[in-house]
Amino acid sequence: MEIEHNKIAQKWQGEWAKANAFTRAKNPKRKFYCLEMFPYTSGKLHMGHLRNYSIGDTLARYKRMQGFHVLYPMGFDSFGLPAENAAIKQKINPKEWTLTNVTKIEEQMKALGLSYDWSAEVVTCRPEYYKWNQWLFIQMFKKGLAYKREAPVNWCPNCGTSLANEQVIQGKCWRCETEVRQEMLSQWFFKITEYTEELLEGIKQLDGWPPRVRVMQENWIGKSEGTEIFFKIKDSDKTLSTFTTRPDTVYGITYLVLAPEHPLVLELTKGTPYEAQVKEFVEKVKKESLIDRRDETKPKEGMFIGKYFINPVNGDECPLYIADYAILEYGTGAVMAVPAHDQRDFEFAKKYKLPIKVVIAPDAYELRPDRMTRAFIDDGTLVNSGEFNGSQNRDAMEDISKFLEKKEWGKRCTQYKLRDWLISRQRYWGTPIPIVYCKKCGALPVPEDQLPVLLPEDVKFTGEGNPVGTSSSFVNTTCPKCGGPATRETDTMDTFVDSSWYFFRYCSPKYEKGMFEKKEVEKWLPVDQYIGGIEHAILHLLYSRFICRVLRDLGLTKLSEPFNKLLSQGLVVKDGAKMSKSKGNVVEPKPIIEKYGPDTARFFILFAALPEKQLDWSDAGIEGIFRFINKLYSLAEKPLPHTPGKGKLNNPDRFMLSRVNRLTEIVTGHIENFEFSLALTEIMNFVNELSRYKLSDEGAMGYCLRRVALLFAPFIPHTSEEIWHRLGETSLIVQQEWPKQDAQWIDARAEGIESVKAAVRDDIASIAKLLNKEKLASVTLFCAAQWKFTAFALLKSKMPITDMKAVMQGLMSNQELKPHGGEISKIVERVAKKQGSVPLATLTRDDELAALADLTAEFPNLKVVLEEKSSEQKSKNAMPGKPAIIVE
RNA sequence: GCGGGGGUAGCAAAGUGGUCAAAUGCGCAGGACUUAAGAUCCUGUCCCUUAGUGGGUUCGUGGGUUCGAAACCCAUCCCCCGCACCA
Repeated sequence: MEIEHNKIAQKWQGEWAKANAFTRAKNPKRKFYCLEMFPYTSGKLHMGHLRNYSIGDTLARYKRMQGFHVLYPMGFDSFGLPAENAAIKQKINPKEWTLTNVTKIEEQMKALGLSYDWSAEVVTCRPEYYKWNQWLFIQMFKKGLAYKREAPVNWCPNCGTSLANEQVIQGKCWRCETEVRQEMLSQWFFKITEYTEELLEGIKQLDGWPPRVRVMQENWIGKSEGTEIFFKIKDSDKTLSTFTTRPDTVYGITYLVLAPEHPLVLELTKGTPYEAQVKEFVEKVKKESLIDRRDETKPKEGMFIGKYFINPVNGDECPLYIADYAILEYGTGAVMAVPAHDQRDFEFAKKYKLPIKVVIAPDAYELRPDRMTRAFIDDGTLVNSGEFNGSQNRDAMEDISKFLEKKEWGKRCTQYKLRDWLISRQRYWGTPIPIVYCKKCGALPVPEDQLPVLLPEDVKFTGEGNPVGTSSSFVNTTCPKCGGPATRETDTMDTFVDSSWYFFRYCSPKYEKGMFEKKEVEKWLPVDQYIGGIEHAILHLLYSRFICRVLRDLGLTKLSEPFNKLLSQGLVVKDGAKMSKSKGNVVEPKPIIEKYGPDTARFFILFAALPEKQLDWSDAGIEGIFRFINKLYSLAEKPLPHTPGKGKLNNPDRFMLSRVNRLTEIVTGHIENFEFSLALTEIMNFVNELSRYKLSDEGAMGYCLRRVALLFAPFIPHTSEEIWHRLGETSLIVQQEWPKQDAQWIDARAEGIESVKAAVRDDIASIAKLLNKEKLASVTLFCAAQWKFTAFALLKSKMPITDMKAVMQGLMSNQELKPHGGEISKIVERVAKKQGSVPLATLTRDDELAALADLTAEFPNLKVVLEEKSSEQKSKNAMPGKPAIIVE
């Protein structure tokens, strides 16, 4: 029978909608907030999205069945450059383009049967959303957390806008991969550095986050503790400050390096013979791209600028250099150079023939500057270091810092890599920054009752400059303070501002009195499980952590960390390579869903790899899953009773009832651990067994299949729902409770008997095969009196006796050891202790006979011969748990 | 260089002290069904050998711990990801 997967899917999607099955509860008791990173509205969903949402939907459905009140919302990150580019290229309004795409994506999500609460939908480009971006901006402005500053910023010439540091990946624009330039511009920043230490400390509490994401954030914040040291410049009243993490090497300074852009450079060289040359060098370095400049393999370049400084600790006079390897943004933009103990300084000193002075001596050999081929960076004993001679350099770090502080030559300080978040974008499709410039009154925030500042519609998209500026009706306004003529800020906000608090908005999506309703947020947040790609490890996740703290300090929430658990889903690849248009290995989800239905697609994507791991897309693999789902349908074609028959169940029935209950525990465990692929494998195995065993009792079959449907329900909801109903149920499976192992059906004896039978049956079958006969004329089971079935059966049911048996075998096989009974019992004891005590179920002799009796029914010519006395040879054969078989 | 994660059969991917020659899916081979193909079902799929069986060699490589190691420890090689002239 042909299964019409998509028709079935649509049918149940309709039923779920009718039953309003996924709307969030008004008053959640056991709440669960399941969140996926909302998509950018490019119009098409790709495999990564499909994976992301399959994981989240499965979890949301599972939690719902477990009785949690689930908030599982979806929205759209809908501001951003692609919309504007489409406008320029295709002459479409960005708004139109975006909203059309929203509709398209919604349709695709609905076709997948994702169980979102659509009533909570958030679309960031709508004024009712971005109004609150503006409101937030104004609050931050008032607190000094949003400010405008002239600074060297990252400029993407292709996107025509500035970028935050986080959005520059290896010197290139995160969106278009164009090389980023440095430009001096006046821009708006969010003062994320106000929260640096807190954001860093907070990472320690995030134990529900993947380690790599935590490490990436730590690295990005880049804390280093060290010492600032001040140097007097000879023949000048200027003082230079440098940052170092190695104060123990301060006696080894032989020169000092300034970043070429350092403000002191031009000042110090002004009117000196070096001026022209220095200017030339500075210009040259400025022209180099950041990528070139940060290339470690490139030889370091620099020059002497004609000045000397005095090392306060020993009075040494040393030359002042500028060099491309010093970077203005890090530390103080000046480096104290200790060539003997720093590799970069060493290379530079060699190139420019600067002296090398050893101040840390290795324990094992003597370090001679003229023979050094590289810097000595290990630990050792201080030499040439005045009063600190002889101390270990590790100790000296602390002592010298204290010494410098006492003398006021330096002070200990902490340095971070994290810079303030540049949020100005010189583009149209974003939230207008709500600032007005008045010649008299300066930069003023738009009064809150005038929000939102709407994006102008009368703009021209020329592809050059910021379109916002082309709307004179927008730009020209009046000063909110003096009423005089004023102009509006034309920059818009980084879209990452939108996405840094959208998950708050979901809790009260239509709230008009604020960003969100405090009461609702208290009910739902923090997000219990967040799921998304690793690409946001720093960007979105760091910004959200920051904004959450800002909201906390504005008194809007009590929360510091918004995301309790985070899952970074792995990449979807094809043939071992990332899907990309240039490689031509892109698989679109849409045709897959049209061909196989949503459940097959979801099943495959959850089955093929653990959520965190890379997933290799396989067209053959999805065929396999499709076959499996069809097989599942073929098992449940007619209504079956939901409980096993009242009469005597035969052993296979009892066995499968026991299996399905054990399976329930196993599957639950796997879901809890996010091992979806393993959960699915286990259910598949069971279904395959179920199709092989012909259960005699319809009730037992009905019970097993219902359980399978329930266990599958979070993964393949449409199929499960259909099967549930085909079996005769009338309620919706999405509203069922998640099943629990029912102890009354656990039957170790039945399991043992089936194991014995399976083993013997296998043997008989293989003998038949070998003899090339369909049925054997006569098979005799030749059994020793002392069977080992017990051990064997338990082997199959994961009892600790397994270990004991193995221990025994291990000991027996060791010829040299020949342990005594005492030793064995010790080991057995140890194993038992480790495993915890589990009651042993044993098969009696009668059980074993029952197993063989079952088999004689299957094989009419089977004879069971019982040997009362076991001889050595025979017990050897019988030893692993199987009786000997004799064929006549 | 630093940090994170890995290396398991033809492929993908489980397994983290003893049911392990190792789940599951794909692929491959054989069989059943069929006029045939497809679909479906069954069986097999490291090597040698056997009627059952037994033996050998395997989980990157080399050592070690253990009665017993794919799993634990040490060393080593390789791969992927992130950061990086960070002073």
